[in-house]
Amino acid sequence: MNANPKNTLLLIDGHSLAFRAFYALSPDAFRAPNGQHTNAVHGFISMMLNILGNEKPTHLAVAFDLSRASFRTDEYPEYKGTRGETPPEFNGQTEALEEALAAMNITTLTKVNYEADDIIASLADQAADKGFDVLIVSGDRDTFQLIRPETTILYPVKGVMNLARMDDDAVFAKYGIHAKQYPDLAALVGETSDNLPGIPGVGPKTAAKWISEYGSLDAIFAAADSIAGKVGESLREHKELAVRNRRLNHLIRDLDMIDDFEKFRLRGVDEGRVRDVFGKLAFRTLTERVLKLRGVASDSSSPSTEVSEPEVVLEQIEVPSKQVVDSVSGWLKKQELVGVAVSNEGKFLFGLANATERIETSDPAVLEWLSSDAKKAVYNAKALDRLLLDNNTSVSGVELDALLLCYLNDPVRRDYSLDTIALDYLGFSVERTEDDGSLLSESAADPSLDAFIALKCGLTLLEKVKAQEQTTVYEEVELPSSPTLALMEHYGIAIDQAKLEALFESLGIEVKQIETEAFAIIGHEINLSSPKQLQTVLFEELGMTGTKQVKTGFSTNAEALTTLFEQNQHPFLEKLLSHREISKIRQMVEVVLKSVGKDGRIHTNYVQTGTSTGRLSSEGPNLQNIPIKSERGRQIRDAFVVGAGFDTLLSADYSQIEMRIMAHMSEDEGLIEAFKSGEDLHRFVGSRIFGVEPSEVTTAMRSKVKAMSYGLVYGLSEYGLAKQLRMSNGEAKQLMNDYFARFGGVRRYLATVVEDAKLNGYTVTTFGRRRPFDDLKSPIFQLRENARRAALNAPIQGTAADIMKIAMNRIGQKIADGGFKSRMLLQVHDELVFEVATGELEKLREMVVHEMANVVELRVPLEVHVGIGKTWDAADH
DNA sequence: ATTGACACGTA
DNA sequence: CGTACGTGTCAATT
Repeated sequence: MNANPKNTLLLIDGHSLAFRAFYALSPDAFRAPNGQHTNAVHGFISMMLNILGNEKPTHLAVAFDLSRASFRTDEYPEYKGTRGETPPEFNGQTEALEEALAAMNITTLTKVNYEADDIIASLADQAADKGFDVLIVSGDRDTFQLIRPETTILYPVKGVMNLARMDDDAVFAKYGIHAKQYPDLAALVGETSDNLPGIPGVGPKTAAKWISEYGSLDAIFAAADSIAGKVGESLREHKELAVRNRRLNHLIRDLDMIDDFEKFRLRGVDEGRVRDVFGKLAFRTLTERVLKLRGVASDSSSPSTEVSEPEVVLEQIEVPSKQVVDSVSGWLKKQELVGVAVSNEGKFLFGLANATERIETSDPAVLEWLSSDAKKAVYNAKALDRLLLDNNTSVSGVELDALLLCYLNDPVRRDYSLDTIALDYLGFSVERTEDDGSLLSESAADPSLDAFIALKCGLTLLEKVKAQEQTTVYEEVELPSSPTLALMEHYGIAIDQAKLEALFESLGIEVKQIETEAFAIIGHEINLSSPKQLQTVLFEELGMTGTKQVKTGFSTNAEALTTLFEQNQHPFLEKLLSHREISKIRQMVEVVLKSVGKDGRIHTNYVQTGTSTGRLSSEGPNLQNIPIKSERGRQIRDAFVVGAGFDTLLSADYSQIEMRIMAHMSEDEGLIEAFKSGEDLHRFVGSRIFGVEPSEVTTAMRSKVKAMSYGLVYGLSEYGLAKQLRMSNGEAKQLMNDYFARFGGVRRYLATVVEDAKLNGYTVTTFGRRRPFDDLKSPIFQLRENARRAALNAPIQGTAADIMKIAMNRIGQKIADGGFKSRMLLQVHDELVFEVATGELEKLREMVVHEMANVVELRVPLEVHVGIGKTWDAADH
């Protein structure tokens, strides 16, 4: 019929888009010479031009509501009643917008008593019937009912950054129902932004379930009596709400608006008129964009039909001279960085021209700026850097990281999300959903806002960190750790997948076998990994008496099971214990396997704010708890291998770093001597305590001493020590007394730590890292004791963490500067794992040991052990 | 679907 | 009744 490409009609809900633009851009940043605010107009036009550039429609019309009143408010006066007053800055912008649209030869439509959505509904259907493809830009989900093969809704997902293409498949993916069923769902759920309450207790999930089960709202009503439970009751009781909602959200599709769609065809603009109107509004860059994109009508000079993507030019950033630092925030979409946002202290001057621009990271100017030393503020530098590294670039020059500053300020808080920080430290309540997501909250991703908040928070928190004398930890430890860690995550570690798969397979067979044997013993099948079912079998059916009480009854943990087995030798316990061990390992193998990336390597995420002491944590997967102690578990480590192109793995770990820090901080002469003597620590300490020669310290003595020494670092009590060593309380007390008699400095130090913490309200590491404690004076014994033990441990564990981070940063620097091809891959608290390039083994080993051992000068030497091997297991030996 | 309890791996 | 974590399962919550 028509060989030309199909005609595409773009229909825009004018107020919807204008309001989004209004809230996306600061009104103060956009004013006409006459004082009129123009942010909504500017944003609207900019967004519209983007859509025109991307979608290349042939026809366009913009529909506006005439007023708030319509046939819907006649029927239900409260309709949209929750909408507040129009902000004064918005006044006059609709008129200005209509004038600007007119200058661009764009048709605007209104109809008394109807809303813009009704106009759009009618035009969309009529155009689609005539063979048009139709695109509708609207923030009102009611328009989803207009979707058909020819008609797609462009729904602003967040801020104004992103339009989701909603077709029937997209609606189904999001809500689990078809587009034409959407009004039924909305009727049930309600729409708070329209002041239309739904059926109480019914959310999108329930509504979707009903709709897919019964087909329609009417069918649901017909079946209402058979719907059980509280929601069924609620449905029967509040049915009328849904009936009313459905009537109101039905869009009118048969308004007679137009006879000839050719009126909407996009043609060139009248350059003079555009310059005139845009000049009044003080739009400079927009004028050029319009003329370039739309072309100029043939009756004016210099016609042009060229259509090009909007340009992004760094120079367009308006940077006030007083500006200290720009803030940058990555814009994530489907795990890929598609843009960055820039802000300065005053405003969301982002996107280089304005908030509606999309900045492609392939833009060389942006990339250059990111990797330059230009000062930047961010939230979570490591995440941004990792993302950029994964895309072959990087970020540099970060001076403020709001996340890290917040962490140093309050390392025990559990929510570090940007919005929460903003609320806590700035009093900003960040509102990210424009039309109240009563159906489903949209995932928020407005980088301009993030960048702005990050900078504000960063500046505020930096002052706090300075006041706390944590500047050194911030600048010398945490901030430099971000790029180091980002690089390690980016590299990942190679995995022998075949080996793991085989292991998984054989462990599965073993588990099955043990299960069968266990079931045979007790005569029936149970879920061996259900503590509850185990309690029934052990403590009821088999009549055992548990040793340890937990909230749900007797504990079934390994320790309790072992004790029980010693008592009664029941064969089921044996089976149970080996089932536990093997199924746990199997489960870990599965986790590791599932997290292998496309490159055959595992890229963990190190959480820099993961602990209250300053250590890192690792997730996705956790590579800091890969088994090493049991022979079986070690097989997992054997599947962590050196990658292609490298010679070997190298593992370097601090030997007894926490005890050494204890010796340093306590200044205990005996302990210091122990480390200086070169003698085995526990043997040395044992000889002092038991009054024998080091060579005469037995294995039993040594292990007691070892437990004691490590226990002290964790705030061990004599009761705990007795339990650990399975001795009487009296013996434990004697052991502790003997210990402190010889190493009195340790007791003195530990007492001081708690006293200082009580006095100051926080503990502090040698590098100044603080951890607050406020339960040390609690009247509740349990709380007080917990705090006391944690306070005892915090400076020691924290100092060790600081030392390790500094070592990593220096090593990372040496690798970068010193021409190493070898790479640092993993950190496990006191261990670093490297992938060694050909010919670099000795040089790397020497450098790593030197850097690790010389982070600080303590009263005792820092000893570093190194292992080499093709696998992590081999390197650990 | 989310939450708490339990269990267990590491330093 | 020793510190610091992450992650799986089950079972009970909406």
